[in-house]
Amino acid sequence: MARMATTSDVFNAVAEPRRRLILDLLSQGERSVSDIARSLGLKQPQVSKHLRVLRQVGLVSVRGSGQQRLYSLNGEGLKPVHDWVGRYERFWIESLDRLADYLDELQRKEKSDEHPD
Amino acid sequence: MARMATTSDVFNAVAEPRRRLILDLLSQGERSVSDIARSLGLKQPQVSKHLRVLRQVGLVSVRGSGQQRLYSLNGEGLKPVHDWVGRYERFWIESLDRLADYLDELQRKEKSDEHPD
DNA sequence: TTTGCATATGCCCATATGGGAATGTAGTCC
DNA sequence: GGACTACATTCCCATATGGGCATATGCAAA
Repeated sequence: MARMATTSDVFNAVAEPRRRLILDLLSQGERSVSDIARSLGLKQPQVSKHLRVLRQVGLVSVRGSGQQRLYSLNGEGLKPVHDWVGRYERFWIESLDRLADYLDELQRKEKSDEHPD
Repeated sequence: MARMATTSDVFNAVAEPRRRLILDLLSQGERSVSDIARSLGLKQPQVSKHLRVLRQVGLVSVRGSGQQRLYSLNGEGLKPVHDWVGRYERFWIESLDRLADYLDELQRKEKSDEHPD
């Protein structure tokens, strides 16, 4: 076997820095391919390829508009990453106020786990 | 150029599922290589290789203890991932009132991580 | 249809992978 | 010293990559 495909899951798709930049850009709103290419200083084919990967893992959606294709972010797709890395928050949360917030949220989570109504 | 090295940054290191499992295991405390291999059902050389990658990006530390090598988690190394993905929280959390709904959906979505084209 | 712009795709290639198996190395105990 | 255990490393290989570049496709206007 070789390395896992970048289209296998969100973690792999997001491991590529340019794809993260594309997502960052799209978080500001819909963009065309050439827009993205210009903004990030990338060649159009590369952008199309990256967008393809992002599409395949469900991180972006496309919408045709004339001869352009407008890509938009599908932010919820990043939730698995957020959920996983969130379990490690305790390793860098130190300030007391932020810790309070953290504990508060933790408590809510536990409560809604016990009483899922 | 080819794909970016898994040792290039934390994002790439964490893209590999088994490495995430190793980190999850280490979040419970120090473990020896053979402990990890047994717990995850992996061969010892593979575990050593994965640990090497995790070491190179600073996610784990080693400590010699007799003829064993005890690996421990360096959780702060995951902060860049958390910080980046945290900027997308708004896409799945609308309000704190919906936190319960959010948690429910989170658990349901654990299964459907793949998104075909 | 023809022309032209916007995207997508195909091809080539250097590179890195992760698994298996074998081997090397280090530390312990006799 | 030798035997044994715990890890690390090396070699081989099938596979996927991402960039450059050329080209196909899609869509619209003349």
